[in-house]
Amino acid sequence: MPELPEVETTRRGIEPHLRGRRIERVILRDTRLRWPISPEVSELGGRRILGVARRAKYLLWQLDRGHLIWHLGMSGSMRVLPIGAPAENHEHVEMRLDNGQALKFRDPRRFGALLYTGDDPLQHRLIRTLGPEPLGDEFTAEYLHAHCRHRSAAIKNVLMNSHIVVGVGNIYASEALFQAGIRPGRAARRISRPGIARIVDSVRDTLARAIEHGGTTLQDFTQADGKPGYFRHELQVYGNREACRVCGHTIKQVVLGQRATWYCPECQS
DNA sequence: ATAATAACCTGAGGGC
DNA sequence: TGCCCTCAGGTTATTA
Repeated sequence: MPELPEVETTRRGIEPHLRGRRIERVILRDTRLRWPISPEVSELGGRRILGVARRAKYLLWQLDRGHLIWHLGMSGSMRVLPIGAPAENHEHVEMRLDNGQALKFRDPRRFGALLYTGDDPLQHRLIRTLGPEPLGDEFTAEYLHAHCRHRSAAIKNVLMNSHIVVGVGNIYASEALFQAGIRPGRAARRISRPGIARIVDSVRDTLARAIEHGGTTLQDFTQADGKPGYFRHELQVYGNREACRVCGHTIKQVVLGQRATWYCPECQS
């Protein structure tokens, strides 16, 4: 579910409720996530939350001592609700705060993760090797061109490779390539320099617009206040079984890297 | 090094 | 109604 816009939407939603608050108690209802939640997480009562940052699709909680590293996986979401609100199904983690509110993590498929580290979270083995942020200065046409030049892989798979650029998942890869006018199955090394530049612009623009709309809700995702993300209405090709909104041609669906992929055979080459 | 594939897990929806 | 199948926003580990 959550790609960069959904994770950033979550960050913006929870951060004002968490910053400066003390954790009173941690309730672990199910520790069986992607990796088991370590027992030390249940002993974080008393720590203060100094801030919530994002790197790629990870949320990084800075505590007064140590850091939490969260990943929402495919179906994870976070909400802030008053202490005492009944636990929903698949609500695996609850963090009770010192202001009567609680942060609740729900993740039906349990592909998410919650890790604690006493060290710099950016040096964690899962994070250290990641590529640049797509909305940052490092992600330029020059950079992407260098990583595409010798690759035979489909450009969509390159965009979804977190060691090249982070945050682009299955929805926004299809959407950005539609906006760039490039077919998702094109070999990365066959794309012209101007095409690469259009892709960089489109990735940035698509992600930025999705953040403005609070992300995309297909099924599970909710913002911290329970509302869905509204970018679903802006999607051009993802999940579109009908006509291209630009030219009217029928949208094609193919499978690339084990993932459903959509494109317009008229608008994209 | 790069590329392709299986694996992790639950729920929703379609066909019969 | 119920059973069986396929598919879903991510990522890692393993294999060619």
